[in-house]
Amino acid sequence: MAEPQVPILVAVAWPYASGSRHLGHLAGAYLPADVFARFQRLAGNRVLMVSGSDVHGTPITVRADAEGVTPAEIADRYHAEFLDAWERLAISWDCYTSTGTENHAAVTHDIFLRLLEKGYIDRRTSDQFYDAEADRFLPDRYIEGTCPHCGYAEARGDQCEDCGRTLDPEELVDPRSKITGAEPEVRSTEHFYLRLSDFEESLGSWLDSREGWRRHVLNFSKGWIEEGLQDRAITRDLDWGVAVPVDDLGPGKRIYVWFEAVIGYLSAAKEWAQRQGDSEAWRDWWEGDDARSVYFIGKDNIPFHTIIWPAMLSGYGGLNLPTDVPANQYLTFKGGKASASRGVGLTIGEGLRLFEPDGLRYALAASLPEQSDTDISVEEIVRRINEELIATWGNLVNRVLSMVHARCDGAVPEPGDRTDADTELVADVDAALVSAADQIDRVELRAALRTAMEAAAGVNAYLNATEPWKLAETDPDRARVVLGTALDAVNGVRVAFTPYLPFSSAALEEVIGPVDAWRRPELSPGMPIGKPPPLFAKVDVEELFADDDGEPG
RNA sequence: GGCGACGUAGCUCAGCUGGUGAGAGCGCCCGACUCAUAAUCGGGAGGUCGACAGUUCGAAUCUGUCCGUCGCUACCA
Repeated sequence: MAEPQVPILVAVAWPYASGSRHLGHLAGAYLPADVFARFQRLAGNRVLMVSGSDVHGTPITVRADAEGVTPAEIADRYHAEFLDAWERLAISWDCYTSTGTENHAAVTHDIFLRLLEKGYIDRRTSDQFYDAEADRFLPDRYIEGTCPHCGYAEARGDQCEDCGRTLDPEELVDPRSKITGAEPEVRSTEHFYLRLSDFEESLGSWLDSREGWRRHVLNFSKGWIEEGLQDRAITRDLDWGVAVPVDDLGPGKRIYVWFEAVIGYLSAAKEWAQRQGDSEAWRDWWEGDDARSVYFIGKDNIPFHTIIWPAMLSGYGGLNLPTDVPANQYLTFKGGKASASRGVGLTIGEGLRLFEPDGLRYALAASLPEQSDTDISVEEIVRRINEELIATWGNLVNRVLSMVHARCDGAVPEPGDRTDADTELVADVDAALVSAADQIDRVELRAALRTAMEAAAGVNAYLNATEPWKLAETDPDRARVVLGTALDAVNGVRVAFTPYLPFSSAALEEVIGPVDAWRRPELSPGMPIGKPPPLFAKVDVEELFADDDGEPG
């Protein structure tokens, strides 16, 4: 477990404001980041959790063109949708912004200019397709043609959606512009390139020295290095994006989205600092030797966070490289990769319509694809909520509070004379908190949640063994001691659930007091305990499947 | 095609720096209990750890080949 007061940057993948995000995104990045951040705060560390909507990039302009609106309208629409989702899920951002801010452009320009000055960025000329009718260069996605592999007539310049193969636009048979339908011509264009190859050696040894990283993350990243790093263009012929801070290239060029999106972590930290009224406050997380930075992303984002962003950071100089990138694998829905565009799985909004937020958070946290792709379904979410969360934890809270209310004069009893078994139960709970802390700190969030559930099951077993409902008739004093012990145990177990279940945890705080650190809080004897309402509502399967078309998702 | 990950009980997964009898949750069966959201607790059945070959005294764990699934393949980010 980390020493107290460590600055921890919780950097979370920037959701792409080109459409609704789905439960795979939630389980891949936002939920694990939130659990980790909530834990670290309780553990006494200084957490800065940042992200924002990525509002640039081709899919947004493609969608805007298709709908006949501006890219900004698309970005605004989904940015608002994301904000609403975060609020309903209680994702505890310190700063959630977007890449559309002036601050972000300024930070991007600072990094760009420094890298340019230090020679890590240079200019090169390349040939690219041009639509003379529309008077603009065409990104690969804006070129359509016949796939040379399968003959599909609507293949895109980057990929054929029919056979799934990756394409180069010049491979297309009968290429045409998606904008005007005109046959594109080849023109030379000048762009800035990031000299990634300059960092091949230093990044290689940096990766070799990483410890505790997930195997697939490390292997994948090293694989990139071994294949040889290629310099990458970081500007595009676009009119939607962050402006290029030098005018050498002339108009119609923008910084390409992948280069500026990762800079968002830094610009969001700076934006947060400005809002705090101390514009230098971000430095603790980015420059401190003791600071940690943990990046929560899906596996498709690995090279950007283990290769490209570290290259940019080390080229810039003086800023901390990622401490860990615990990228998740994919959440699959009945075997298929979740994809909002292909209609596989549930969007976050759909998930929130079907389930209460804590239930959804629990089910996803218990299924996080930490080591391998994990398959989930609506039925599985229901099972997790009803058979695990409610049966073991919700019911435990309810049975203990109900008995304390009924058998202890509706108040927290005095500890009294506890037996060895009594003190052992509470000691086991305290030990579980230590284990869970260690697991969460290592970003083993499924395991930590299991630790919490096992602790809850231990309290259930204690109750079955001691049978306080019988003692209440035969030995009321002993019954009060047992129930006080069980209440103390519940009081400890809830701490382990707090990062995962913010809503029900807050409800429980109303009853037995606040959780303000990663330890079992003191209970105040005499504190009144009313008749408790259930912490969670059971999911009614009949009702769920009776919804609209009978298909829950 | 290349690269990476994965393939372990009915389901979802852990274990994989090689070594006491292969695990967990849920489901299923039996029993206990009835305070509690028909919840809980105990016990049990159930797997030749994808296939084949190899290394080793010993492999789910290492190596090779094959089969299958998923992802990436640098203009999605």
